[in-house]
Amino acid sequence: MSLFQERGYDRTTVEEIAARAGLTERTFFRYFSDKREVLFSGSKGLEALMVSTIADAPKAMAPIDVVAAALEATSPGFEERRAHACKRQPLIMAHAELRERELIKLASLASAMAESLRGRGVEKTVAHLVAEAGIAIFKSAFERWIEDTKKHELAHHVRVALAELRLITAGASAASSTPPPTKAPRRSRLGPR
Amino acid sequence: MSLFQERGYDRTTVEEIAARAGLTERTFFRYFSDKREVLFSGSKGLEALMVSTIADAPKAMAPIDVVAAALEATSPGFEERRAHACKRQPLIMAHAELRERELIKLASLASAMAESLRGRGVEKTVAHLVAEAGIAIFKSAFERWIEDTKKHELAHHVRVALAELRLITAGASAASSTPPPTKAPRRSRLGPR
DNA sequence: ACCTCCGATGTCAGAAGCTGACATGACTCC
DNA sequence: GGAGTCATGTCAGCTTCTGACATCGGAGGT
Repeated sequence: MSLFQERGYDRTTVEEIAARAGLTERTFFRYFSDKREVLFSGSKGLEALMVSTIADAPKAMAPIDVVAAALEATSPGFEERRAHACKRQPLIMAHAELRERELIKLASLASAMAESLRGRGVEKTVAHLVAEAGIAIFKSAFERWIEDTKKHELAHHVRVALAELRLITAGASAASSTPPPTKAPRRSRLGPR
Repeated sequence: MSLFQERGYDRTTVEEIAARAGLTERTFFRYFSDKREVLFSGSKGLEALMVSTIADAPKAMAPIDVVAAALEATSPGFEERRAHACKRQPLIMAHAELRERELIKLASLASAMAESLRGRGVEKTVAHLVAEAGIAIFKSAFERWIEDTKKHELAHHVRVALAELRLITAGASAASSTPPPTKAPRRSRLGPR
């Protein structure tokens, strides 16, 4: 991370990273399959946490709420590493190859969540759709968390994003003119001006 | 594509691709920034079509329906190239680097759609969330379209996936016990067994 | 104390992806 | 006919990543 911040991601060679760690380039590649992977080692733990949170959720809970709970469960972990996340994020956003890696990690997360949902008896296509919706919520929430000067927890932003998604999809064919949800996000204007 | 099917993606070098086209490796890289990019040249046109469909949608239409309409608008184009898509898809699924590229193309699509929605006056966070939801719908629909032995159009699967998403998010806090949507997908079991 | 095995690391050579600099050749426009 | 432009070729070189083999040091058995 320090090297990346000194010289930028693409002006840092794997050899330099390895040297800074007192190792050889070859050894680096034994620990990380990729140069990119060095920035994503935490994703396995995240996935495990979310999968087990889903598996352990109350039986009666609706799938979308189960996924939201799993997202909220990651909140403390992110809170601990807010400083690190704030350094990491601009780096990733600035480099397409890193964004690609991030996206495939999220896709893998979605698959794992879908699988865990299926273990609860959720039908396959539904499970995948719910998981993808969860990722959409996560992206939205995470972005706001990073930029949040008021330092609300990630979990808060997850709740806001879920409420927003519910408003968005609460269209004509599913439910008509129902009262707005409790704790709706402040900005709730959905249509054209 | 023929080379990839003969020898597999990673056993095909850029030099070979260029030679098959009667060109040089260097020239290949002048047309495609990447080896991967050669499989994704169509994505720009797709993006343009969806953006303009969104921009031209009726003013009163809800954002989620606008996005769904944009997805449906791509249906004829995919229908024309079903054969090509069926060769391309397993190739992409089998190679992580290609999946990554596909995901970033979808993310770019989402950004473009969000931007186009903002042009209609949709609030920023909502626009992004709707666009991401649209991508989730697209992924679900596309997967089913590829595997669909009955050869329904992509547009049909888009409608099914949207209906499914509406059922999924129609939870306690947004709408309670509303009648099911018309044309609901056959499998509508959402909760645990 | 000694040996053996194993895991972590180093060394080396090399393939493939990708880039910058410059050359060539054809075609257009004056 | 000359100048400029555009597509392509040529070449050298860097970086990422891999396979094969060597080395070293520690753990455990005798």
